[in-house]
Amino acid sequence: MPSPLYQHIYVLVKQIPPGQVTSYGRLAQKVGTTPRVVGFALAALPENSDVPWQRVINSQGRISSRGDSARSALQRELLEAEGVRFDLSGRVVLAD
DNA sequence: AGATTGACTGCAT
DNA sequence: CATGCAGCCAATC
Repeated sequence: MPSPLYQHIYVLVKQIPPGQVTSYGRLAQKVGTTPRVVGFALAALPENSDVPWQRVINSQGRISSRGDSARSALQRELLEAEGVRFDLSGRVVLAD
């Protein structure tokens, strides 16, 4: 059982509606922590979790996976499948 | 208990 | 656009 903070982060991520994305910084502000902690929390997530981690990207609208190309590729596919648009630079179009 | 690291961010160079 | 640095909080060793 992860700490309440992690649970908090996961809950908020689950709240993100399909086709919408948010940034680590925004989540961090919501749960009252820093972007690094959010990233760490998502990194600790199992693949078969019920948390849509793919909807969380960095402030640049860029997919981050710390070098894990498999993760980033999967993330992009999942997002495109949800209707998330990417510009020519491969950046996600943040609606808000 | 101290040092290191990490899916970040913002500003400076 | 690429690098570097500081600030930030929690997990791990």
